[in-house]
Amino acid sequence: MTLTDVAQHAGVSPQTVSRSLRSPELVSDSTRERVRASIASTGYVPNLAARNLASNRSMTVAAIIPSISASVFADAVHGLDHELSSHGYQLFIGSTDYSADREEELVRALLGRRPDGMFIVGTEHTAKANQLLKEARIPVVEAWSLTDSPIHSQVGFSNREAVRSLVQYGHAQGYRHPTFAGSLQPGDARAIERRRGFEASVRAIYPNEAIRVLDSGNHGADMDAGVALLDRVLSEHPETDLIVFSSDIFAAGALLECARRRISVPGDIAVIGFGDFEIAAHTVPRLTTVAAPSHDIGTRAGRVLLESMHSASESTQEIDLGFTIVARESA
Amino acid sequence: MTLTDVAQHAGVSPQTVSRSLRSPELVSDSTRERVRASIASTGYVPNLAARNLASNRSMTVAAIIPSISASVFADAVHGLDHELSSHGYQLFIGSTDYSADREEELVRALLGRRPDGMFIVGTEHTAKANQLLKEARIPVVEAWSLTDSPIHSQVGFSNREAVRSLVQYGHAQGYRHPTFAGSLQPGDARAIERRRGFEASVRAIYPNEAIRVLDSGNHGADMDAGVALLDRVLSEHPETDLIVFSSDIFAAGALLECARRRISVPGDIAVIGFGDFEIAAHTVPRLTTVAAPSHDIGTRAGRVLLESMHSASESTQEIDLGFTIVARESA
DNA sequence: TTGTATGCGTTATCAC
DNA sequence: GTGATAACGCATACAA
Repeated sequence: MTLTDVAQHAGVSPQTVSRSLRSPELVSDSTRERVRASIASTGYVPNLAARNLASNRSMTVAAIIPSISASVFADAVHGLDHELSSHGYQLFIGSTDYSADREEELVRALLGRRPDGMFIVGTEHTAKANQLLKEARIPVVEAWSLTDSPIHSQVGFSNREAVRSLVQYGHAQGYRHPTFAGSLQPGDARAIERRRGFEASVRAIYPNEAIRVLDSGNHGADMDAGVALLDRVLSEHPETDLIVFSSDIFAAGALLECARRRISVPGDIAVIGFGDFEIAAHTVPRLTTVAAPSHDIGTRAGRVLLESMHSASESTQEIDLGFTIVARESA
Repeated sequence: MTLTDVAQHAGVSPQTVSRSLRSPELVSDSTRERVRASIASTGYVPNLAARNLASNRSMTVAAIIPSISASVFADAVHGLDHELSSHGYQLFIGSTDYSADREEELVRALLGRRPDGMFIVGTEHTAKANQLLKEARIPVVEAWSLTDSPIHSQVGFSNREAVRSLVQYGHAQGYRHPTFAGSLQPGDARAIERRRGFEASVRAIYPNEAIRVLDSGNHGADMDAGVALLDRVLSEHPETDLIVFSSDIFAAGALLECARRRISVPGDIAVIGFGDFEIAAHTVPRLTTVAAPSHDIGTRAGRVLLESMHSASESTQEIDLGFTIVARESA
């Protein structure tokens, strides 16, 4: 069923059918009604790919996230979708599984769909991906972490500041020997920002303290890696009384292991995570961590995109949404 | 940047560029290399909307789910995406927010993108949505629950068997007077299946027991309805020692109300839900329920779609993936 | 191995 | 208020 079929059925030109759909006010009541009836009886569904090609607008936005099943990103996509769909935009989605190469691949593939805007988690991309994004001449929102050299707009919070707050919180709770532990691979720019935040704040808050940072290396970001990190903290830095993990996952693994070994948390050692994932509220003791405004990031990103897509001006926005320390029992 | 631009740059015809991309083996090494270089230096990104129009294949799949941020559906989409993206398909996503009208709207809109396949959660759609889906002539996988009259293929689990297992579990825990409570409107085949499962299994397991079934009627499927159902169970069937709700939502409402009234769960009365929604792990006491194999549903649905899209035969599949009883503290 | 003609379904532009 | 015509960027079929 095409526009032409409907036109024949209604006894008008294809152009008139197109008009009744796009700008009904330019069409007389009687023909508009005839067209409406023909559309209903033929079961015509407009081909948006053709519309896209002819009008040079796709009414789509592409979203690139590390993982769909990570609830923080799902929340963001939910907010994004809510904002965009109410304005008639549809959402393309791709997940990188935290791989920069996969991200570049996705950027290329999704750009091929000619989206009117792009939402992408993170500010660290391959050189090629960066270039593609810039040359695409569409609004791009980089979300989550904030950077000094965004491609276009950005919506997020400062990982660095968040960790600084965490260290301050730990200091206020009376801990004196914090150690940072996480995966600090080049791929994960957010983890690196967190480490930087840790180093800077320890330097400021604990001027006489050594700066202890442990890298889990190139292993998976799973709870087992958290156990391994705990092990290393205990053996390499036995003076530690507070571990700041770069992710709730690591922290949860460490917490489990502490229970197994009858290490009291936070009595013997305190534990802090990052992300406020679901698991953080279910560990024993429950995990103190920092929450990103996931849903808001999506919503605000959606609004920024809508504005940019409609105004066609090149103006960009940088929005810092802050974060929340979630104080529970583990520290 | 278009195919033609690249062709001019490389000094060949547009056709040759197209061929070097689609079937490189038909092009001589030297020209292929020239084309490759031109693509790289022009930063050409193929327009997939145009390719879609010309080739009548979009290499996209549309997924319609109730909510992106519900982890069960996010897991399914993750599995689906993983399966499809490895074969070059991209994913369109839409969330209905549990509204049938919104679902119909989405079906229409996403069908406009001419996806090569469709993934949709649930088997109950508006008449119009059903018709659109059938007339789209693309493979459709209805996921989650199983129905007797699928549109095309389906991947899910048997609600009937799941409730039967729940009743068996309740019996094993020592409960002797189970009552089923839920929304049993004629439209909702899944709830009816659950009721049937309840009736059949009570008949088999409790031969001397009356079969108690309560219908919340034509109200919303929200926590308040759960409170109302609890009320009716207590007044109409005071002998009840186990309530099997047709949804975690109802069960969670009932649990909250029990806390308010100082009714001990499971001491005074036990409660079982259905679905293993996120809330089930957050109630006090935590809710015993049944979990769908979310991620597997997505993965298998992806495979079914791939087969159907490639074979072009009209063959359909019906896959029962089973379920898992999640035993927590409420029963 | 490469090039030419034609069409995919729609919108934009300009006529009437 | 309505219609004819030419794009949009690519693939298909066929020809060379």
